[in-house]
Amino acid sequence: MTTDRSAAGRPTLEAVARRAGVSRSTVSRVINGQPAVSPDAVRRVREVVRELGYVPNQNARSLVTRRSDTVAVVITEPQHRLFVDPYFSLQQHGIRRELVERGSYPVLLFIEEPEDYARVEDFLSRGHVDGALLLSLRADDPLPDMTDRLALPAVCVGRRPPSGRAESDRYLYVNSDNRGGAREAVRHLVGLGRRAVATITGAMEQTAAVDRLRGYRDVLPDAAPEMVVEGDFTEAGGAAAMRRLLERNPDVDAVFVASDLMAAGALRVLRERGRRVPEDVAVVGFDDIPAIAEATDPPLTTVNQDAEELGRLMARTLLDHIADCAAGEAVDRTPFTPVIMPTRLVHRASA
Amino acid sequence: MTTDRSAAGRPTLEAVARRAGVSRSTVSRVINGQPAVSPDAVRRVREVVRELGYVPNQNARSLVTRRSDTVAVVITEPQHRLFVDPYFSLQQHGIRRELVERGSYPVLLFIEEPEDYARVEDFLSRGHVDGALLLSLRADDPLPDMTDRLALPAVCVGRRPPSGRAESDRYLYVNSDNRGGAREAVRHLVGLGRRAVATITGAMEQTAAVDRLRGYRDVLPDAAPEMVVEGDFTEAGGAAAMRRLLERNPDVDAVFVASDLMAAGALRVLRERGRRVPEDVAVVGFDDIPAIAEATDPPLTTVNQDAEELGRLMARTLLDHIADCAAGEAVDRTPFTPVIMPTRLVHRASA
DNA sequence: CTGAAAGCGCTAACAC
DNA sequence: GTGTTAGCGCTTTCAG
Repeated sequence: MTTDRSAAGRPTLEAVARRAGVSRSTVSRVINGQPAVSPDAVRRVREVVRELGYVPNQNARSLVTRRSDTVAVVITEPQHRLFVDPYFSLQQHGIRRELVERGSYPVLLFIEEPEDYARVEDFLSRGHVDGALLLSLRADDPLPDMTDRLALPAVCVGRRPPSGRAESDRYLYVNSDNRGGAREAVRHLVGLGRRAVATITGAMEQTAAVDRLRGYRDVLPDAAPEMVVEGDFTEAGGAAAMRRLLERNPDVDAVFVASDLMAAGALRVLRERGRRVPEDVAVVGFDDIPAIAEATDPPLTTVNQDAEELGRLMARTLLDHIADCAAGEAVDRTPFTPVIMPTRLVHRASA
Repeated sequence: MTTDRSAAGRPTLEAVARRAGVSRSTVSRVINGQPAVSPDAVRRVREVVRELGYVPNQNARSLVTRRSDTVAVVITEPQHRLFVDPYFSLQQHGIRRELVERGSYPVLLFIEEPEDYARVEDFLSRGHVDGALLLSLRADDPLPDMTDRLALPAVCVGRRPPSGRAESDRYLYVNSDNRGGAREAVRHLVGLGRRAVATITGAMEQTAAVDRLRGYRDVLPDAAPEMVVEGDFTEAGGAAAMRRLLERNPDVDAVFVASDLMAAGALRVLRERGRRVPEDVAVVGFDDIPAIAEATDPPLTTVNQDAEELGRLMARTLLDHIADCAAGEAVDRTPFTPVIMPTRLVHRASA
């Protein structure tokens, strides 16, 4: 008895070939859209494929091609708050679109508890995916070293976390120009003639917070220590930071807040304390999340980053990298070139 | 030249075997923890495995075993809900724990736009997964038919959506006892002596909403039409529904709200309108999400469902089903037995 | 207890 | 254009 269908019950290439009266190679060529096949054969094969409901076995295929056309999107999310954030959804959307357009499929892996690292490592090591996108890494996140160890192509968002590792070609990253954006924001404030420009930073274990503070310092290298207050990227944190700022420094007349959400909190406190914005205190945020920046009173002047484009860029970088790796040794000579997405200041009413 | 490492650069079974001075079969047995291997061989193999950093190629393995030890968790819902809705997180957590304990790995697939259905179908058909968990299905969701067509074992949450399909063994579902829970809630209200018991339903395209309304009708078959107001499972929707209810029916003295979130909205409106809870109007919710039910004023009496356990149950049901399918024909005789999780009323102050 | 041999379903040279 | 021939890396009878 010949094998028309695999043990799993699904028809095989072999079955299609026999039924269509051609060889397996021909069927394979048709399936993979290779050119050198007679129109007639193409038609016959297509017909049988439909008739039998043939679907290629991805495992068999991956075994020989060494590609799964699947990439992992690993999300390290200790703070659920990032997800309420439209910024994140946009980024996800960009990733997905780019991946799908280029024939890959994203698979989401979440890290919510410490044990999840081992699980993810296990999954990644099994060859299910061609590469990984590492999102919202924390400082000293073990993920980059993991993908490195597994020799799995990976791309991170955010600046390279501080780690002893030397430049590894496997470690690529894509980032918003946090430092440049912050610089522009602070320069704008200074350009407005403000003399006491403070800043509310994000949680300093995130590189984005560090970079934004750097941008502030680039413009104001001599800012007094009390002009820098650490927030935590939440609305309440922004409010608390603003209160502290006002206590220590009643004459502050401008503040660069490292996120829109915190800026909303800061604005609330300013209003409670009777300070007019922007007359008494000018405020600039970061992110340009429309739902927040357009809804505050007054509307927030803030630094825009194109989240969707950043997502696409990450995906594109990964896919290109995967292709490079597949191409061979070339990898070792690939220069390490992080991709930085530009930001731009969006003027509204708060500064 | 012998092949010590695959083209992808990773060592193969073959390499381990040679290095350890045994056959591939023996290595395979050790890797898979099969008993009939001499302690000595086990030790040697383990050593070489570690030394070479050997990791089995899952594709090769799946090709022969026909299992990937991976299951898809398909979520028809914007991604962010997963993080906002504690019920959802708990359920996810339950699914994950059960899956992992039994050696499988969950892979998340989101359906957020219409085109995603085709993508998911593509992914599912490629043999990446052994089965699928279908979450938050809408009425007439194409997903069940899809898994059916692909002959992919699947388990849904929620009652079987209305569909022409006859009992299919591939279509299993797990559900909370929405109807029973609603019944208990309404009975409680009636037992309190309330005469005008209304209900705010969920979005009626979700079967959970339908079933909860059924439970209400079981107890109050003759309730006037204006006592039933449709909500949408959001806080704002609950508030709006409560307002409508009060307009149409100023003398309402109790309301069963089909979700805690909506109940929070309803409570807010009641407060605004100066109605005391529970003195003037008694309120019972559904879900028992601590973050909501314990935080409302007054704390919410509500129907508890064990989301985590439901998640575990789904996973268990799917895994068992997959095993059945693998075992062979037995499948056709598997009786169709939906699993219903019991619910219980949690008494707090609102009723 | 262990090894040899036979594939799983597919792609990719390489001939014709 | 199309078929033939080798495997991809692993599991699994089946002999020993």
